Amino acid sequence: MSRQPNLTATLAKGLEVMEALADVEEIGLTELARRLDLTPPTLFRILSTLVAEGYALKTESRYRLSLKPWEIGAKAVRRLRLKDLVRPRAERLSQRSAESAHLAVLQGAGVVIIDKVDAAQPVRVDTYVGQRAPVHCSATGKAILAFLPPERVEAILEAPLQRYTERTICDARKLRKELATAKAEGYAVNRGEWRTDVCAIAVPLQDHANEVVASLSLTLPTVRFTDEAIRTSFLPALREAAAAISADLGRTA
Amino acid sequence: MSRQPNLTATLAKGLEVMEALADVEEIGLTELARRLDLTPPTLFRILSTLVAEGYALKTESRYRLSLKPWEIGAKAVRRLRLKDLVRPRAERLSQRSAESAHLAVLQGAGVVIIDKVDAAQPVRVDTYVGQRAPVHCSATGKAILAFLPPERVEAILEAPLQRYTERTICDARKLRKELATAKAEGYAVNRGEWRTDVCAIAVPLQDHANEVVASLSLTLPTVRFTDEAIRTSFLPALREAAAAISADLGRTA
DNA sequence: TGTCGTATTTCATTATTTGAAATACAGTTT
DNA sequence: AAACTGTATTTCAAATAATGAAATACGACA
Repeated sequence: MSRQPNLTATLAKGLEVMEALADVEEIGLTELARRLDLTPPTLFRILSTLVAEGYALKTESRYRLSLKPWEIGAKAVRRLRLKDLVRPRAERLSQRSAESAHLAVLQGAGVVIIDKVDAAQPVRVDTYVGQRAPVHCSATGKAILAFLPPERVEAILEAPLQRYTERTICDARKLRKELATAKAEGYAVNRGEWRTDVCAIAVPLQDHANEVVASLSLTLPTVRFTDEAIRTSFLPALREAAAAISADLGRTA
Repeated sequence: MSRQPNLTATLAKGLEVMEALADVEEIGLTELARRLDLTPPTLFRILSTLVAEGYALKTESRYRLSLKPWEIGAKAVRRLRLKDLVRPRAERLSQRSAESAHLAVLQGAGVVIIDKVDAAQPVRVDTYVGQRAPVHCSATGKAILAFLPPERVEAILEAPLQRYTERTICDARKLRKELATAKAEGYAVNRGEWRTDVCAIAVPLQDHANEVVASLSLTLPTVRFTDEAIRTSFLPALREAAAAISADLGRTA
């Protein structure tokens, strides 16, 4: 049987297994084999290899993911050098606005949170560092898209825009329009487009060459996302933080 | 040629390539092939697969690691649920002591930093979240070992203890003795045993079942690691933080 | 002790990986 | 502009490593 040319099927399978492990606390061989549609011996060899290489842990015939993928990835994150630069500003931002601040970067067809500062409030949105969000219905994603060169935006908008809520913008034309507005205003918002009840507002972070490298956002429950708060609190705080960070990036990079 | 039984060599190779990518900013096919002793076509197929699966990025015939391993690993880290619990205490700890606080867990034959709070001082030790440290010459590692069941300690001490500085304890007998002291005192120290000029002091974090799950440390330049500071500042602050966290863990888990 | 469900091993078959060589491509040099 | 150099990529027959059915080991429970 001929696969797509020049790819190693075995590696792809192993990576899939690793990803599947990430989604469960712990899992047995047979169940995982069923899920991934692999025969037990095949999966057994793959898991054994993952264990031997330190990617998985085995406890009494059950398997779980180790922290090794995270360790490896941390080297890539560290190389971004963004976190250290942003963290103090993000803390101040979160304090000023009383909401959760997120730092996110574009990654493939989505955005990934690489750092966050939780709001000092009991009612807040559940997110985690490392979390992926769709680019077309998150404030962070839209803030980045708005400042990306058109050809890269179009490459991303080629894929169908998945609907998550009734507010998700799934029409590429509409989205392009909104991105233009975001660019003009300097910020993007998300009003329950990904998860109902969750809103966010984000500004882009630009480096020395004026390239968007990330975005900074405040993410909060819809009930607190009032125009008043946006105008008097969120937006000024975000703009100040972004200006300071972008200036730092200009000096650093 | 017969390999060790029941492992998939191709997957192992692919994982090695991924790890190698983590150690460089960006690399070309030929150079990486030389480093890993793979032929260009083989590496080409592996890299193509990694790119296809989103683990690597390709820019003009050069390859780099993506954030995907980190994303996947973040799910495992999140599942530990430690970070959220520890972060506020670690912040206070860092403030009180004016030094950098680290949260680390045992991971294979080493410890990995899963969260940190930088000291509000200009002179501080360069570390990063995701960083691995040897278990036998880090305060975090020793604090964990000291409270682990003997059979697990012995399994770890089987491997030869690598020397990093002239202060590294490479003798298993000596180390066991020090671990006993650490257990009795409730804390472990590292005096330039891994990196000259870097000292640390750590306490274990125990869960409801009194199992060590992680350790909390202060890491600082040797010049500031005085007995006076340890006694009046570091140790009381660490103990208070650890007690609070362990209590939380007891309630949570 | 026996039965069941799962994990692991075996081994002949088969498909996939492999690398030498051919080719394509990009950047320099003549 | 043509030849040269050092990469990246493709091709394809040979070689090897992955495959899965079936046999076996293991562990839990009756």
